Amino acid sequence: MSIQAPIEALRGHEPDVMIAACPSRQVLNHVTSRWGVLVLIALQEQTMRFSALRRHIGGVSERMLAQTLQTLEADGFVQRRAYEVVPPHVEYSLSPLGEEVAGKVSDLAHWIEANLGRIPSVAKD
Amino acid sequence: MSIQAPIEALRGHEPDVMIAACPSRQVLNHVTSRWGVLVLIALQEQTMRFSALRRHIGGVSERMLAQTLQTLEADGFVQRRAYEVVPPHVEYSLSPLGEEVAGKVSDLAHWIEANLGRIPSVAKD
DNA sequence: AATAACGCTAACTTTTATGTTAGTACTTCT
DNA sequence: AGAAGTACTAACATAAAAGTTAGCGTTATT
Repeated sequence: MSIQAPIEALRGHEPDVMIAACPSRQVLNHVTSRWGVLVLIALQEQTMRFSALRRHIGGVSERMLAQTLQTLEADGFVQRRAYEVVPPHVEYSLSPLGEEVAGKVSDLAHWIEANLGRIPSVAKD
Repeated sequence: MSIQAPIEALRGHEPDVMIAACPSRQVLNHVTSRWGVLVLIALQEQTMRFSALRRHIGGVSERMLAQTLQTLEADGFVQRRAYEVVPPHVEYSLSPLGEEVAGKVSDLAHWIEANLGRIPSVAKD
Protein backbone atom coordinates (compact mmCIF):
# COMPACT_ATOMS: atom_id res chain seq x y z
CA MET A 1 0.00 0.00 0.00
CA SER A 2 1.18 3.50 -0.76
CA ILE A 3 1.23 6.39 1.62
CA GLN A 4 -1.66 8.74 1.11
CA ALA A 5 -0.79 11.65 -1.18
CA PRO A 6 -2.71 14.95 -1.19
CA ILE A 7 -3.03 15.62 -4.89
CA GLU A 8 -1.61 13.80 -7.84
CA ALA A 9 0.45 16.73 -9.09
CA LEU A 10 2.35 16.73 -5.81
CA ARG A 11 3.46 13.13 -5.78
CA GLY A 12 7.16 12.85 -5.29
CA HIS A 13 7.75 16.58 -5.59
CA GLU A 14 9.73 18.81 -3.34
CA PRO A 15 7.76 21.88 -2.21
CA ASP A 16 7.73 24.38 -5.07
CA VAL A 17 5.81 27.64 -5.12
CA MET A 18 5.70 27.54 -8.90
CA ILE A 19 3.32 24.60 -8.74
CA ALA A 20 -0.22 25.84 -8.30
CA ALA A 21 -1.36 23.04 -6.01
CA CYS A 22 1.69 23.05 -3.75
CA PRO A 23 0.79 23.89 -0.14
CA SER A 24 3.73 26.27 -0.02
CA ARG A 25 1.68 28.54 -2.27
CA GLN A 26 -0.99 28.91 0.35
CA VAL A 27 1.41 29.55 3.17
CA LEU A 28 3.16 32.12 1.01
CA ASN A 29 -0.18 33.81 0.41
CA HIS A 30 -0.97 33.95 4.10
CA VAL A 31 2.39 35.45 4.91
CA THR A 32 2.35 37.95 2.05
CA SER A 33 -1.29 38.89 2.49
CA ARG A 34 -2.12 42.54 2.86
CA TRP A 35 -2.30 42.42 6.65
CA GLY A 36 -0.26 39.30 7.26
CA VAL A 37 2.95 41.08 6.39
CA LEU A 38 2.19 43.94 8.73
CA VAL A 39 1.10 41.74 11.62
CA LEU A 40 4.33 39.76 11.45
CA ILE A 41 6.42 42.91 11.41
CA ALA A 42 4.48 44.47 14.27
CA LEU A 43 4.82 41.38 16.45
CA GLN A 44 8.49 41.14 15.64
CA GLU A 45 8.93 44.47 17.35
CA GLN A 46 6.97 43.42 20.40
CA THR A 47 4.26 41.24 21.87
CA MET A 48 1.01 43.10 21.71
CA ARG A 49 -2.62 42.98 22.66
CA PHE A 50 -5.34 42.97 20.04
CA SER A 51 -6.21 46.61 20.31
CA ALA A 52 -2.60 47.70 20.50
CA LEU A 53 -1.95 45.87 17.23
CA ARG A 54 -4.94 47.58 15.73
CA ARG A 55 -3.62 50.99 16.67
CA HIS A 56 -0.13 50.10 15.51
CA ILE A 57 -1.12 48.91 12.05
CA GLY A 58 -2.69 51.83 10.23
CA GLY A 59 -5.91 51.01 8.45
CA VAL A 60 -6.76 47.50 9.66
CA SER A 61 -10.33 46.77 10.55
CA GLU A 62 -11.09 44.62 13.59
CA ARG A 63 -12.48 41.94 11.35
CA MET A 64 -9.41 41.71 9.16
CA LEU A 65 -7.05 41.79 12.09
CA ALA A 66 -8.90 38.98 13.82
CA GLN A 67 -9.01 36.93 10.66
CA THR A 68 -5.36 37.47 9.85
CA LEU A 69 -4.31 36.56 13.37
CA GLN A 70 -6.28 33.34 13.20
CA THR A 71 -4.74 32.35 9.91
CA LEU A 72 -1.23 33.02 11.13
CA GLU A 73 -1.98 31.18 14.34
CA ALA A 74 -3.17 28.15 12.39
CA ASP A 75 0.08 28.26 10.43
CA GLY A 76 1.98 28.22 13.70
CA PHE A 77 3.54 31.65 13.29
CA VAL A 78 1.58 33.48 15.95
CA GLN A 79 0.87 32.52 19.54
CA ARG A 80 -2.27 33.61 21.32
CA ARG A 81 -2.36 33.81 25.07
CA ALA A 82 -5.62 34.73 26.78
CA TYR A 83 -5.96 35.68 30.45
CA GLU A 84 -9.28 34.79 31.99
CA VAL A 85 -10.06 38.20 33.35
CA VAL A 86 -12.62 40.84 32.73
CA PRO A 87 -12.34 42.91 30.67
CA PRO A 88 -10.57 40.40 28.41
CA HIS A 89 -6.81 40.46 28.09
CA VAL A 90 -5.22 38.67 25.15
CA GLU A 91 -1.61 38.82 24.08
CA TYR A 92 -0.24 37.97 20.68
CA SER A 93 3.36 37.07 20.02
CA LEU A 94 5.49 35.28 17.48
CA SER A 95 6.38 31.63 17.84
CA PRO A 96 10.00 30.65 17.14
CA LEU A 97 8.83 29.66 13.65
CA GLY A 98 7.08 33.00 13.32
CA GLU A 99 10.22 34.88 14.20
CA GLU A 100 12.01 33.22 11.34
CA VAL A 101 9.47 34.22 8.69
CA ALA A 102 8.99 37.63 10.23
CA GLY A 103 12.70 38.18 9.75
CA LYS A 104 12.42 37.54 6.01
CA VAL A 105 9.29 39.61 5.69
CA SER A 106 10.66 42.58 7.54
CA ASP A 107 13.86 42.44 5.50
CA LEU A 108 11.72 42.93 2.44
CA ALA A 109 9.58 45.67 3.94
CA HIS A 110 12.55 47.58 5.25
CA TRP A 111 14.32 47.33 1.92
CA ILE A 112 11.29 48.93 0.30
CA GLU A 113 11.14 51.70 2.90
CA ALA A 114 14.82 52.40 2.47
CA ASN A 115 14.74 52.38 -1.33
CA LEU A 116 11.45 54.13 -1.95
CA GLY A 117 13.22 57.03 -3.55
CA ARG A 118 14.67 54.81 -6.24
CA ILE A 119 11.26 53.56 -7.32
CA PRO A 120 9.98 55.42 -10.40
CA SER A 121 6.28 54.99 -9.71
CA VAL A 122 6.78 56.78 -6.41
CA ALA A 123 9.52 59.26 -7.08
CA LYS A 124 8.26 62.81 -7.32
CA ASP A 125 10.22 65.63 -8.94
CA MET B 1 7.18 78.47 -1.02
CA SER B 2 7.10 74.98 0.42
CA ILE B 3 7.91 71.87 -1.51
CA GLN B 4 4.81 70.03 -2.59
CA ALA B 5 3.84 67.29 -0.15
CA PRO B 6 1.70 64.32 -1.18
CA ILE B 7 -0.62 63.91 1.74
CA GLU B 8 -0.67 65.63 5.07
CA ALA B 9 -0.07 62.49 7.10
CA LEU B 10 3.20 61.99 5.30
CA ARG B 11 4.80 65.36 5.95
CA GLY B 12 8.17 65.02 7.50
CA HIS B 13 7.86 61.26 7.90
CA GLU B 14 10.31 58.61 6.90
CA PRO B 15 8.74 55.88 4.79
CA ASP B 16 6.83 53.55 7.12
CA VAL B 17 4.68 50.63 6.03
CA MET B 18 2.65 50.91 9.22
CA ILE B 19 1.21 54.19 7.98
CA ALA B 20 -1.75 53.49 5.72
CA ALA B 21 -1.11 56.34 3.29
CA CYS B 22 2.63 55.74 2.91
CA PRO B 23 3.60 54.91 -0.68
CA SER B 24 5.77 52.08 0.63
CA ARG B 25 2.52 50.26 1.39
CA GLN B 26 1.57 50.21 -2.25
CA VAL B 27 4.94 49.07 -3.45
CA LEU B 28 4.88 46.36 -0.80
CA ASN B 29 1.50 45.26 -2.08
CA HIS B 30 2.71 45.07 -5.66
CA VAL B 31 5.72 43.01 -4.68
CA THR B 32 3.81 40.68 -2.36
CA SER B 33 0.82 40.31 -4.65
CA ARG B 34 -0.26 36.81 -5.54
CA TRP B 35 1.55 36.81 -8.88
CA GLY B 36 4.09 39.54 -8.23
CA VAL B 37 6.07 37.30 -5.90
CA LEU B 38 6.18 34.50 -8.44
CA VAL B 39 7.09 36.71 -11.38
CA LEU B 40 10.02 38.16 -9.48
CA ILE B 41 11.26 34.73 -8.52
CA ALA B 42 10.86 33.36 -12.04
CA LEU B 43 12.74 36.26 -13.59
CA GLN B 44 15.48 35.97 -11.01
CA GLU B 45 16.21 32.54 -12.39
CA GLN B 46 16.28 33.74 -15.97
CA THR B 47 15.07 36.25 -18.53
CA MET B 48 11.94 34.93 -20.14
CA ARG B 49 9.36 35.58 -22.79
CA PHE B 50 5.72 36.12 -21.93
CA SER B 51 4.55 32.64 -22.76
CA ALA B 52 7.54 31.01 -21.13
CA LEU B 53 6.70 32.87 -17.94
CA ARG B 54 3.14 31.72 -18.23
CA ARG B 55 4.20 28.11 -18.52
CA HIS B 56 6.70 28.49 -15.70
CA ILE B 57 4.28 29.98 -13.19
CA GLY B 58 1.57 27.43 -12.56
CA GLY B 59 -1.94 28.82 -12.66
CA VAL B 60 -1.49 32.37 -13.96
CA SER B 61 -3.92 33.60 -16.55
CA GLU B 62 -2.66 35.72 -19.44
CA ARG B 63 -4.53 38.70 -18.12
CA MET B 64 -3.05 38.53 -14.64
CA LEU B 65 0.44 37.93 -15.93
CA ALA B 66 0.21 40.93 -18.25
CA GLN B 67 -1.17 43.12 -15.50
CA THR B 68 1.40 42.03 -12.96
CA LEU B 69 4.24 42.60 -15.42
CA GLN B 70 3.00 46.11 -16.14
CA THR B 71 2.76 46.99 -12.49
CA LEU B 72 6.25 45.70 -11.77
CA GLU B 73 7.55 47.51 -14.82
CA ALA B 74 6.03 50.77 -13.63
CA ASP B 75 7.74 50.24 -10.29
CA GLY B 76 11.03 49.83 -12.12
CA PHE B 77 11.59 46.22 -11.12
CA VAL B 78 11.00 44.62 -14.50
CA GLN B 79 12.40 45.50 -17.89
CA ARG B 80 10.47 44.80 -21.07
CA ARG B 81 12.29 44.46 -24.36
CA ALA B 82 10.25 43.98 -27.53
CA TYR B 83 11.67 42.94 -30.88
CA GLU B 84 9.78 44.24 -33.86
CA VAL B 85 9.27 40.94 -35.56
CA VAL B 86 6.39 38.76 -36.43
CA PRO B 87 5.30 36.74 -34.63
CA PRO B 88 5.99 39.06 -31.69
CA HIS B 89 9.02 38.46 -29.49
CA VAL B 90 9.12 40.12 -26.07
CA GLU B 91 11.62 39.46 -23.34
CA TYR B 92 11.17 40.23 -19.68
CA SER B 93 14.02 40.58 -17.23
CA LEU B 94 14.81 42.11 -13.87
CA SER B 95 16.32 45.56 -13.56
CA PRO B 96 19.16 45.98 -11.08
CA LEU B 97 16.56 47.32 -8.64
CA GLY B 98 14.38 44.33 -9.40
CA GLU B 99 17.17 41.92 -8.62
CA GLU B 100 17.48 43.43 -5.18
CA VAL B 101 13.83 42.96 -4.27
CA ALA B 102 13.67 39.60 -5.96
CA GLY B 103 16.46 38.49 -3.67
CA LYS B 104 14.41 39.34 -0.59
CA VAL B 105 11.27 37.79 -2.01
CA SER B 106 12.91 34.55 -3.01
CA ASP B 107 14.57 34.29 0.39
CA LEU B 108 11.12 34.28 1.88
CA ALA B 109 9.66 31.84 -0.63
CA HIS B 110 12.51 29.43 -0.30
CA TRP B 111 12.33 29.55 3.46
CA ILE B 112 8.70 28.52 3.23
CA GLU B 113 9.47 25.70 0.82
CA ALA B 114 12.26 24.44 3.04
CA ASN B 115 10.22 24.65 6.23
CA LEU B 116 6.85 23.47 5.00
CA GLY B 117 7.08 20.39 7.15
CA ARG B 118 7.26 22.47 10.31
CA ILE B 119 4.03 24.29 9.55
CA PRO B 120 1.07 22.80 11.44
CA SER B 121 -1.63 23.80 8.96
CA VAL B 122 0.19 21.79 6.32
CA ALA B 123 1.78 18.95 8.22
CA LYS B 124 0.09 15.61 7.63
CA ASP B 125 0.49 12.64 9.92
C1' DA C 1 -26.00 57.11 34.73
C1' DA C 2 -24.00 57.17 30.45
C1' DT C 3 -19.53 56.14 27.97
C1' DA C 4 -15.49 53.87 26.68
C1' DA C 5 -12.52 49.91 26.68
C1' DC C 6 -11.74 45.06 25.96
C1' DG C 7 -11.65 41.10 22.14
C1' DC C 8 -14.07 39.50 19.52
C1' DT C 9 -18.24 37.35 16.05
C1' DA C 10 -22.24 37.42 12.80
C1' DA C 11 -24.51 39.24 9.01
C1' DC C 12 -24.42 42.05 5.29
C1' DT C 13 -22.36 45.17 1.52
C1' DT C 14 -18.85 46.94 -1.25
C1' DT C 15 -14.55 46.82 -3.48
C1' DT C 16 -10.82 44.60 -5.50
C1' DA C 17 -8.79 40.75 -7.57
C1' DT C 18 -8.92 37.40 -10.63
C1' DG C 19 -10.78 34.52 -14.29
C1' DT C 20 -13.06 33.73 -19.12
C1' DT C 21 -13.86 34.45 -23.72
C1' DA C 22 -13.01 36.34 -27.86
C1' DG C 23 -10.24 38.69 -30.99
C1' DT C 24 -5.81 40.71 -33.38
C1' DA C 25 -2.23 39.81 -37.60
C1' DC C 26 1.00 37.11 -39.17
C1' DT C 27 3.94 32.68 -39.49
C1' DT C 28 5.27 28.03 -39.07
C1' DC C 29 4.04 23.41 -38.54
C1' DT C 30 1.13 19.47 -39.84
C1' DA D 1 -5.90 24.03 -45.60
C1' DG D 2 -6.37 24.04 -40.81
C1' DA D 3 -4.22 24.40 -36.32
C1' DA D 4 -1.09 26.28 -33.14
C1' DG D 5 2.05 29.70 -31.48
C1' DT D 6 3.12 34.70 -30.48
C1' DA D 7 1.90 38.79 -27.02
C1' DC D 8 -1.35 40.94 -25.90
C1' DT D 9 -6.18 43.92 -24.89
C1' DA D 10 -11.19 44.72 -24.23
C1' DA D 11 -15.33 43.46 -22.32
C1' DC D 12 -17.64 40.93 -19.29
C1' DA D 13 -18.47 37.66 -15.17
C1' DT D 14 -17.32 35.69 -10.93
C1' DA D 15 -14.94 34.90 -6.70
C1' DA D 16 -12.32 36.41 -2.97
C1' DA D 17 -10.95 39.99 0.06
C1' DA D 18 -12.05 43.65 2.71
C1' DG D 19 -15.05 46.97 4.93
C1' DT D 20 -19.37 48.30 7.88
C1' DT D 21 -22.52 47.96 11.43
C1' DA D 22 -24.23 46.09 15.35
C1' DG D 23 -23.83 43.53 19.39
C1' DC D 24 -21.89 40.58 23.58
C1' DG D 25 -20.88 41.08 29.05
C1' DT D 26 -18.31 43.17 32.42
C1' DT D 27 -15.62 46.93 34.54
C1' DA D 28 -13.52 51.41 35.23
C1' DT D 29 -14.04 56.07 34.19
C1' DT D 30 -16.45 60.40 33.83
